[in-house]
Formats: sequence, C-alpha cells, structure tokens
Amino acid sequence: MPINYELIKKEKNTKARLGSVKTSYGTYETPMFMPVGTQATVKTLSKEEIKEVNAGIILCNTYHLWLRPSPDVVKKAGGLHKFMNFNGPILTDSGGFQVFSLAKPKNITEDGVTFKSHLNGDKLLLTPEKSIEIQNKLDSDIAMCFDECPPASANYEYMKNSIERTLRWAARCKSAHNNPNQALFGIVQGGYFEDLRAYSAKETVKLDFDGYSIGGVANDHESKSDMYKAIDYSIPYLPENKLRYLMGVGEPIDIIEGVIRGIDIFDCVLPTRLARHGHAFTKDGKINLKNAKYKEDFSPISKECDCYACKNYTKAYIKHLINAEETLGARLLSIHNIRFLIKMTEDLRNAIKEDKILEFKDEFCRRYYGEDYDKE
RNA sequence: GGAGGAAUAGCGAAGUGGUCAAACGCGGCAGACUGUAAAUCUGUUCUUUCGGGUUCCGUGGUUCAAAUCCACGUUCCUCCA
Repeated sequence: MPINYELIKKEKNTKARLGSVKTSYGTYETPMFMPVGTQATVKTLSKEEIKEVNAGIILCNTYHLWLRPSPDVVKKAGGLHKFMNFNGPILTDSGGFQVFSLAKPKNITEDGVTFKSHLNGDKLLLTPEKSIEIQNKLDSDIAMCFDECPPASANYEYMKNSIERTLRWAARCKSAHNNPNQALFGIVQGGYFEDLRAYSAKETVKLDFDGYSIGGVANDHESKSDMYKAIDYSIPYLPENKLRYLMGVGEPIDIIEGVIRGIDIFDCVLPTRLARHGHAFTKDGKINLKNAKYKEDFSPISKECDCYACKNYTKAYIKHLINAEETLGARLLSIHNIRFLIKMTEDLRNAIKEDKILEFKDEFCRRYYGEDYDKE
C-alpha cells in the first residue's frame, strides 16, 4: 500500500476530521494544504523553502510534464522526486483540469480528449490510459484518474453524460494502472446537482480507489454556497477510511468550510499566483502590497507569522521588489502565502482536537472579513 | 557666424486644418485571480460642483474652425565654418 490513511478523530460539532497519511516519505497529519508545483516546481521556491513552510504533499501536473520535458526524461532522471530533488510525497494531477482550461467540448470523445499544445500548437490526444502511463513514469506517490472537469454552468444533460463518461474513464484508469508504489485516486464530479454528485460518488467508490477527490468546484465563478453544496452532496458516500481531497480549492474560508464538511487535503495555485501578483494573506484579510500605502511601511507582512519573509523583511521592501519586478519579491510572498495556508491547517487540526472548529471559523472570519462578517 | 531639424499630457511617442481632451507604450493609481497557456489580465490616469472649464514651448496672426497654417521669439539637436 503506497499510502495509508488513518482517521484519528472526528470533531464533535461538524464533519471535520483529524487524520494521518502514512507515505514512504513520512507521516503527515490532515487536514493539510498541498502547494501546487505544476511544472515540477512550486514556482520560485527551492526544495528547502518548500520544507521550511512545512508542506506535506505537493502537486505536479501530468499534462505539463508530458509536453515538457516528457515523461521519459523524468523517468531517466529516476522519477519526479529525483528529477526535482524533492524528497517528500508528490501527487500528480491527471490533466483532467486541462480538459476544462484548454479543451473545447467538441474535443471530448469516448476515447479521450484532443488538445492543442499550448506550447507549439501540436494536436495531442490524452486518454485515461495515456494519463496513467505518464503518471506511472513520473512515479508520483498519488496519481489521479483522468476525468472531465466540466464547467459549473453545464446543464443537467451535459453533466450526466459527462460523469458517466468520467466513470468509464475511471475504470479504464484503474485497469491501466500498474505502479505498485503509487496510489490511485478517483474523482467525484456532478456540478451542483445533488443526485448527480451522489451517483458519481457512489459509482466511483464502487471502483475502489486508494482515495477520493471532489472535482469540478471553484472553476466557473460559482457562488460559495453552491460550491459548499457540491461538497455536501458528495461527502456522505465517501468511505471514512480513505483520504478525501477537494481539488483546486485554496481561499482560506473555503479551506475552513471544506474541513468542516469532512475534507482532508486541498491544493490551490492561489497562494503562489497571488504572491506573484503582489498579494499577501494576513489574518486581517488579504492585502495588496502594490498599494501606495505600504511604501513606507517598515513592519513585516504579519508580526504573528513565523515564515522566513515575515521574520526577515518589511512590507516596504517586499513592495519595492514587487514593483521592480525582482524575483525575490514573488518568492518571499510565495513563501508567506503558502505558510499562511499551511499554518491555518495546523490551527484547524488543533481546533479539531479541541472540538472547537466552529469557534475557530468564527474567530478567523471576524478578523479576516471584519465588519462584513458580523453583518452576515 | 552659416544651414537644416525639433518642441504634444509625469516620461517616450503618434497626430500635420473640423470626426482631438489628443492613438499607443512606459510610469502612476486601483481591481481581478481557487486541480497554473496566469511574474498574467482588466479598469483608470488635465481639471470639474459632471453642465462644463482649460490644454499640444511662448506671443501675435490667418480661418467659421488651429496641436496642425503664417510671423516673431525662446530652448534643444545635427551639420558646415
């Protein structure tokens, strides 16, 4: 068994749960946030910096690594871990999200999905078998089934056909999978339709995967309440003894709401992308260091943050770096933002231990959203 | 001393009689970003009590109408002596 999830404790007042994941690189507690490193790099961070923010698993992408440098190069290097010199667990996304971000609906057939390479325009066919073959070669610790990630706005008819196909693809992924050191996760889809989420979850679980994820959320400017419903519709059918992964979600409040609903792991590009765009998470809300008011602010982003950026640099300096497009600025903010989310999941784990998850949420939101939260 | 050329918004630079408060880029000010085609994209950037007001080196002039044409001046650049 490449990974082993153990449920340690259920929180008293919600569906939140504390768990641990045993991997060949050590044991990690959940809930946990996974930084995204699409192209075999958490953008701007060295492996030492990834470790220093106390990241557990990180995520890389099948589609991107397929195009460049190619799975064969990674295999020759000795697998993803050796290639990127990262000695921690790695999850690879299947390219399913690229079905949403790159492909047009007409490019999706029973066989797979036709992409136009974003690098050189080459016509490419990604199938469940191909995705698994690539992930096998990449030798990640957790592979994801190749799914269609349909837009949230898809109608019932489309969504039903889509999840049926994704289920057939999941079965194909499972039979194609032959890397004994790699776990394989199934993906629940179904948009915001209660019966489709339930159906997708039940049928995916029947196929018996090493863990389950909920996909197709936070991808189409949907409302937060819709997104939370999609989780609520799916969770009851997922087994308690397996890891639950909410794909692509990473706004602080969404992580909290996800944890409350029984999610164990999250991934999101937000902390690193926001960093490159000059924004920083703080307990008092998200701030934009590009704003003129930080020009002479010689205090750290957050006095209560234990990250490298906050211990060593001021807002004024980081603002200057961002304004001057110096890479150190993006790097310091990436370290800070990832650490912020990871620290938040550490705090969430403590709150679960003390059965105080709702209090934690209230306290967090009161500071993060200020008066706006009290009005609700 | 002589001959040419140029002066446009914070900067660079289009525009060479009306459709010009003036393209575009940079800079400035804000906003967006959720399994990364994203160190990207969007808005805004003379002034205003939103009716308008005041602009294209300066001063006069031509014209119904001037950033645009004419005269003089100022400054800068190039070449010749």
